[in-house]
Amino acid sequence: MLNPERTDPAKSQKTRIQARNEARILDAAQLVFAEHGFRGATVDQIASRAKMSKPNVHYYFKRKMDLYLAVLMRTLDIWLEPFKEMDPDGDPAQELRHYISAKLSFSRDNPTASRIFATEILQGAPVLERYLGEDLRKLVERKAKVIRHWIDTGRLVEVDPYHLVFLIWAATQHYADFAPQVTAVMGRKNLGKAEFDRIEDSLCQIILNGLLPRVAVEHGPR
Amino acid sequence: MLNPERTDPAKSQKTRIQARNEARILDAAQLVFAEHGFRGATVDQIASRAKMSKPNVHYYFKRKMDLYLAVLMRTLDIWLEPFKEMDPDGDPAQELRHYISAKLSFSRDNPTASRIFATEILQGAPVLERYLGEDLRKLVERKAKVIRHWIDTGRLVEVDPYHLVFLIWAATQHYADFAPQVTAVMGRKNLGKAEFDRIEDSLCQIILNGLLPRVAVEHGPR
DNA sequence: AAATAATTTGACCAATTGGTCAGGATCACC
DNA sequence: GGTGATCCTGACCAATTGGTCAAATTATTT
Repeated sequence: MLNPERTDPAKSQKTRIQARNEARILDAAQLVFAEHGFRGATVDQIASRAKMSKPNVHYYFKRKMDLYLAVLMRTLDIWLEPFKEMDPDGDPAQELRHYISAKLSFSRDNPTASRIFATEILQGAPVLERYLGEDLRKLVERKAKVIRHWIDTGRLVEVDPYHLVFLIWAATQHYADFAPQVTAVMGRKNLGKAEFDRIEDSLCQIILNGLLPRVAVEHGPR
Repeated sequence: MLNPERTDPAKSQKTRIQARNEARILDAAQLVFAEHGFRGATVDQIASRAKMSKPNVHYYFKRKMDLYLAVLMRTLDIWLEPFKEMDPDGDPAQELRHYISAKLSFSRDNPTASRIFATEILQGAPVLERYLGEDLRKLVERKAKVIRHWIDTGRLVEVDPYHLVFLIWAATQHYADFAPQVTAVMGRKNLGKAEFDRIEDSLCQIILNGLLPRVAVEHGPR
């Protein structure tokens, strides 16, 4: 799918310096792309951030797009991780709680990855377009089937599985993507562990409470 | 707060041509800024989109930043509209349903405004920083008090009012901001009226069900 | 219709941007 | 220490970008 071009493709084994410098460049690129998107970011800015010269960055990554693709690829890996973990044989409430928790951890620990993803989508997903319509679509379809099954067996109330998935994505990613707004509105410098716990409680409270059948409460203890 | 500079400030009354052309420029600018953010957008692109020359755009707006500020200002007006409508004396379920509905209409009818806002926040909110921490913060504080009151009088379950507000923002804005992802995953070209109704049903179902006390169901008919 | 005001734009400018290249510096290996 | 490979970068290039300006054109007023 995404094949970023490097300027030294012949070598399969990276040298010590290559490994070190590529990581440095990608870390820097992630921050710059997260803030300005592809068009708004400059290779010079990325180089500065990585404490290198621009030609040095080009020594490792031929074009700006190769940088972007490399960053996007590793972003996608992280973004997908929590989604793959949803177990169809598990208890719905527990699986969903676990998923929400994992997504919030992602937002807390990888805010710039979340923002890269958001920025790519806001740009109309030029690079990820095909991936979204094929790979991710299949993945969501599978999960939607699991949720549909939970609904049909009375373990969750009737709701559109797709919109449940989008709700969880939106709610959890918000704390990374819109962090400047959230912190400003709450009068905070940043959101710490305690606040993320409170967020998790709130989201699970509302979402799970909204999904679990009310009949169950009537017939049994909670 | 935001004072975009125009090149003809002396005139208080706009000519026919000014009114027409400024609107055209701002419509075009909104689209371009929404996609590429401030840094990534070019005045030339905006001019092309408005079917004008670049110097012509500069005749009306002195600098690129003035364009951005003007677009941001009108974006903020639209963004805020639904929030102001939340009536503290109304029924919680109805008020929240109404707010969710209004926010979804915003996402459906003003996707680029939503994206401009998102892009500004993703960039770290350089322009809106002060507004967020002061005006919006006060506004949210007031609404949080209303929600807190609803909770304390037993009309809503215990939940953090701020995170409820963020949940609604996130869930509803998602359909504008992440539209390429949503449509791709659902295998659609776009989301029509019917789908937005389904979204509204799903979100209200989950969120309101999650908020309304379960005791109330036990004691009375629904 | 003529005069005045408003609008439009081709040509231009300095600065910035993605990218190239050759030569020097550093590293790894013998 | 010598040699070859790898890494780094100042200088350079063409294209792009935000912005300016004066002349031509169009619109409005007298």
